[in-house]
Amino acid sequence: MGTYDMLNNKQREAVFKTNGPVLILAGAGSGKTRVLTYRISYLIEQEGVNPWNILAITFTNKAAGEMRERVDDLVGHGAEQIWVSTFHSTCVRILRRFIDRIGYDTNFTIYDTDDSKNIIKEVCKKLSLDTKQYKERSLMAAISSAKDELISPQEFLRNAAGDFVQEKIAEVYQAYQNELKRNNALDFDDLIGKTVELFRKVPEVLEHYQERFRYIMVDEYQDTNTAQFELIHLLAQKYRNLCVVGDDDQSIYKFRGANISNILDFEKVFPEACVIKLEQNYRSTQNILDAANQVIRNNRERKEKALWTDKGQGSKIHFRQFDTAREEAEYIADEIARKKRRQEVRLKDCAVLYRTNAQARLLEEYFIMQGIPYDVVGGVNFYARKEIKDMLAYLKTIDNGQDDLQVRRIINVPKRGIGAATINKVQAYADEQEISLYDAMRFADQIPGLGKSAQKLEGFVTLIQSFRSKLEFYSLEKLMKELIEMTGYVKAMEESDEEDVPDRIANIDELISKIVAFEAENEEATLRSFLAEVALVADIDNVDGQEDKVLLMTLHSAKGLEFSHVYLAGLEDGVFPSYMSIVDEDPTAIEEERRLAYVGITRAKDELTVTCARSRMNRGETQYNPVSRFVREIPANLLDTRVPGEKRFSFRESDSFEDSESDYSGFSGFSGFSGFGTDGGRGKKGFGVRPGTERPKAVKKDKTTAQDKKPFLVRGLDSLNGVGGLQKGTSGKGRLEYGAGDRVRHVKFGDGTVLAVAEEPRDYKVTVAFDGYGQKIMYAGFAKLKKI
DNA sequence: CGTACTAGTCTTTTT
DNA sequence: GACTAGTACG
Repeated sequence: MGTYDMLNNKQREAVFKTNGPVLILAGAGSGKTRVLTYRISYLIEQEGVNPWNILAITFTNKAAGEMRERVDDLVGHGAEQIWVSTFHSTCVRILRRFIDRIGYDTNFTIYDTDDSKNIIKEVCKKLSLDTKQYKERSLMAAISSAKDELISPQEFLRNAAGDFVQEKIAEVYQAYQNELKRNNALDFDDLIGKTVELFRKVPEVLEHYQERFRYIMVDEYQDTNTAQFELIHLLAQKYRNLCVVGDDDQSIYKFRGANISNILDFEKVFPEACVIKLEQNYRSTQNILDAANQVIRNNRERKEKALWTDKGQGSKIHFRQFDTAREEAEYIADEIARKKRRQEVRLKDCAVLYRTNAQARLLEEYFIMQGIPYDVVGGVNFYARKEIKDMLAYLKTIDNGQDDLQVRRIINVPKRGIGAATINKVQAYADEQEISLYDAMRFADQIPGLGKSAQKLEGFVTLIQSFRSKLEFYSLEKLMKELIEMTGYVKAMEESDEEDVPDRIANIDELISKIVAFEAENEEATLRSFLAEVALVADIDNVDGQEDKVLLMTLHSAKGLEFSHVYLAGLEDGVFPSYMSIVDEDPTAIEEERRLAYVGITRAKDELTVTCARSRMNRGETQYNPVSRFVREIPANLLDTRVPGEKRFSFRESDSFEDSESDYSGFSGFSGFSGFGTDGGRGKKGFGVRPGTERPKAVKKDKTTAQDKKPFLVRGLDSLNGVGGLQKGTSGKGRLEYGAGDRVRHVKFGDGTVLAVAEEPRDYKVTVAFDGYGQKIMYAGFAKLKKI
């Protein structure tokens, strides 16, 4: 069959090796998705494998969707029978069917991080733990990593071996687990853990799935944790047709329990494994690959490999350093706008990647100023937003009244005059009767001491009950719309004087459209299936890449994606690599960051621009950071530090890359900065000063050559007046004091005439012809235009 | 019971 | 700087 001619030798080997365990070490851009899809099609078409017997596990829903699409194109029929999904959705499907075998109800709800945190809080209160000493955050982290390692509360307690703090954590863990069970809920980690438990405790269920999944494929294998590994291991045990694809250099989820030894030691667990390396890269230019290779070779914990391409050298990697993060953002926005004007790029070919979500803010400001359409991936997950969680809490309560947490969330939202005192009385009654909070409310008239509140509770119960009865003959869309109507949720929001009401209403509208889309895509769209799907949606899943917009996202979100033009922002020691990783005594912390750098660099197909700032505002304080060690690891001959003919040139002589070495030695000379120099801070602990904090004078130099600029501290203040307050700016869509034809003043662009004002859901879009700067489209909330 | 203000924490990344 | 939890007050 000619189809397979499109593959290179190694890829073909990986496709044709269908029996027994296979480890495919697939470098970035080496066509691993292609290999997986062809492998599936080969199994079906050439080896006559029943599509029903194939399981493909991916990392995100987006990846799963793409894989299914590509398999659909390759395989004539039966493709819909293949089970392609994420670890979490796979487990949900299994548990919905069989979890009753281990004592849970099959209509369990799924808790997100926010829900879990609330439970932890409750538990701490019950155990009267001091949350100053035992931070909810670290308790959650401890419990989560225990679950990642399949450690039960009992085992945790045993391991504590008398350590008081550990024993306390074990106690919290146990209580947390009890509470989840009482609410008939599972958290993210439980989805995996309970499936493993089910397989271990109920052999016939395991057997059933072993028989079904005779061919198993796992994508992004380097990111699996111990529990996920065990799950796969159990499933594959019988037929041993397990094919895992991954790249140890792209393992970036250690904080989430990913165990890199799963990939490094695959051959120990499966001695008969066949190992195939894919090293030809089809994505990037040689310069980009060389840079990536040179950076990653500084890691010790890895399998040796070297990517190559026949794509040609390409341009050098552009490196720019700025005085402030603000100038960095401005540069990136200007640069993309410039390329767009010259028609050198489509916006959707550009992405800006950064280490932390907070960095998106400044970039957004300047993209808006330039009128460049963009999307920010991530930040607060859509389904984690307050108003969305409220709506979902209603839906969950209608679906399943067992979940006290959801009931508590909405009982007084919008305000019904039901306060803490009332809830406590109901809770006491519920505890006494051993029923759920909601069920207790149904018998409000029997609860002593409620007084007038009993009526209010009745109203709430009637509301929920009426929706329950409508459930079977209402569409989800109708249910949702009527819910908003009957609860008066949006109405109450509109009447409140909160600031971001238009945004939040837009989010609720968005939720309705998601429900509509869900019903369109699924024939049997039930409330329960909707809630289950929604719990496992990642931000990246909603990126379709069709719209012509620049994408802004964290390096983590960018894994698996590629763009012609990539901007890596904030390449500073203390930002990237993160401060945390630098001070960590474990040297592999930096290695994880380096892998992240590797992921970032290898996202670029043609042009890569790396930027950093000398000073940056971080949680209210200005930091002064040196250039990232990762930039220094890129050989100088691959970098260009200035572009001929570039209009704005903001580099001081001393900042050209060759000279910057002296900057580093200067840095490591300061007592406060030891550990940030070339020695990488090996094992040094306890220097209390964060990178650059409180030491502006030491870093700032007098040689300012760019005469169009004020010293950056002053400039920072100026800019605050101009475009500060991003959040508030977008949210409060008040009345405008100007309209078309009016003269206005802008902090940066000076005076101009308003040409048009267009109303948008969040804000007003204003077109202004500036006297000096030409025509600009901007959002009123940000632009802060003054009528003159 | 609801509100308005204050103090403390936080960020590194997310299914 | 921004968000949140906790508190004091009406």
